[in-house]
Amino acid sequence: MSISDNLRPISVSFTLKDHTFQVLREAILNMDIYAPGANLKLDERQLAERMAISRTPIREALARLAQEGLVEIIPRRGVFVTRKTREEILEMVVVWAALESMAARLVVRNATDEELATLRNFALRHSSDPERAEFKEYSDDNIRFHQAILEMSGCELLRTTADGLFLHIQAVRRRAMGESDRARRSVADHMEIIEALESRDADLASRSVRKHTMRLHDHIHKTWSGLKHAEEQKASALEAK
Amino acid sequence: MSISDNLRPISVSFTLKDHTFQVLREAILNMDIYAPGANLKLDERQLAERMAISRTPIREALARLAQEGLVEIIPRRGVFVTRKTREEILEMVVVWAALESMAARLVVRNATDEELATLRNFALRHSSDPERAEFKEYSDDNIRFHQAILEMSGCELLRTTADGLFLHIQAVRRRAMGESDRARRSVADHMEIIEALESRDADLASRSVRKHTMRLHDHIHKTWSGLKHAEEQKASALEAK
DNA sequence: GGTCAACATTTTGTATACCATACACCTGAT
DNA sequence: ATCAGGTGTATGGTATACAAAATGTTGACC
Repeated sequence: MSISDNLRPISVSFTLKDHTFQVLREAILNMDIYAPGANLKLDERQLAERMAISRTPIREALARLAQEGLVEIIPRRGVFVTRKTREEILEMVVVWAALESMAARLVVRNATDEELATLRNFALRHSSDPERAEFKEYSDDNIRFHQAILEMSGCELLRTTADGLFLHIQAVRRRAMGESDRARRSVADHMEIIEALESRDADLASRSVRKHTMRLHDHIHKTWSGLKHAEEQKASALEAK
Repeated sequence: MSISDNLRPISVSFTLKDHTFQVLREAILNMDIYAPGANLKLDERQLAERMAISRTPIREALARLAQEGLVEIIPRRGVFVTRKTREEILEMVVVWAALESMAARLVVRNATDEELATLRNFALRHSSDPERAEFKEYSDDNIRFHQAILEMSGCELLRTTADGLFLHIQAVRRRAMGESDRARRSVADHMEIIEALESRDADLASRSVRKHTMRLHDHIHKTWSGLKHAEEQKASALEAK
């Protein structure tokens, strides 16, 4: 056995560009972009230095992130993680509702009883005690619940399309969870969705999902008047440099 | 009045990268990517030469196009315009149905009677003589009809999300239009959709739109068994080099 | 003391040079 | 003649050099 047997190529097709894209995406996902003093400016040279590569793959990765809507490239100014305005968040919730309610239809048609059972377990885990204030844990499961529906639809494109909204929806759901009576309401909604799915009634399932998500929409619409609008954001983003 | 008053500067933020992105996007949109012998390979150097710029902005534009799904970058091989497989097309139709049926709900809520009237005019233009074989013209109006619904929803994100699918859906709709009894069926569907919108019944409108689009889905599912699958596509794309 | 302008610095946009790889073609051996 | 191996070439990936623009700073003048 020669030593070269262990020199298996890292991976047939590995490019710094793709790697950088994933790393940056992950990094942005893990930072709380809605925290007040968050550093939204991404410095190319700094990133390049820290990852010990040149600016070129960084820039190509940033171009992709920009297309995905995660960052905004302002010519001659730099790239900034985009904070969504209240209106944009509302639109994202609408699109999410569209995607997930369609997913629910497909789940009714395609999912096995076993899959539905795992979904039920998700929800049951918290239904016994919806009052408990383990918001962090619950909201994680809550998000996973919705992702599971997208996945069980079997339509890959529904899932990937929703993925683009995911980062922001996740932040929004976490934030909304603690407000008013939403946690309890959410648990009830989830049970209703599961029952609709189990009854194999596409219209009912679709409607349950849509109503659930649109409740989030209405909640945001009513209570989050404080979110910054586009102009203010731009201003504060620049000053934060 | 000095001469400098007319020297308003071209545009404050103009980058070759963005310009290239738009030009390439437009170019890909205008070529019939499903034509049998289409040239799917994009040569960076050739593009750079022809546009008289360097490869850097080309590559950043290509990275964005790849993220949008219009092209596929195979490391060390090149970039190719992506032809969708039958399964991917079916998924796109599903997502389209999800988006447009949600848009219909919003149209019911938000659109003015005048807007609905213009939509009706679109459809009436062809309802008198659905047999006529002016497929090209009709299918253009057909596509515009659906775009109009997305636009009238007032939800920008619904529209832009659908835009990503648009190129392929458009090609598919054109192709399907001539098959079986779809043209007549389409005209009838459109009238039904308009009436549902005018009745301001969100559920009805949503269902009409969804059923209309899903009919396209079923049609493709049943009749387009001939479309290439992923492996064949890759093979033919490479040989076309 | 404040304001504006010129200069320095920082940072992005673009071009180009270089490197690595995939593939084709050529050569030689069986 | 055919196939294996090697070598050359074309092409994409990465690094770096350079240009242009925006911002920060300093200093002079009001």
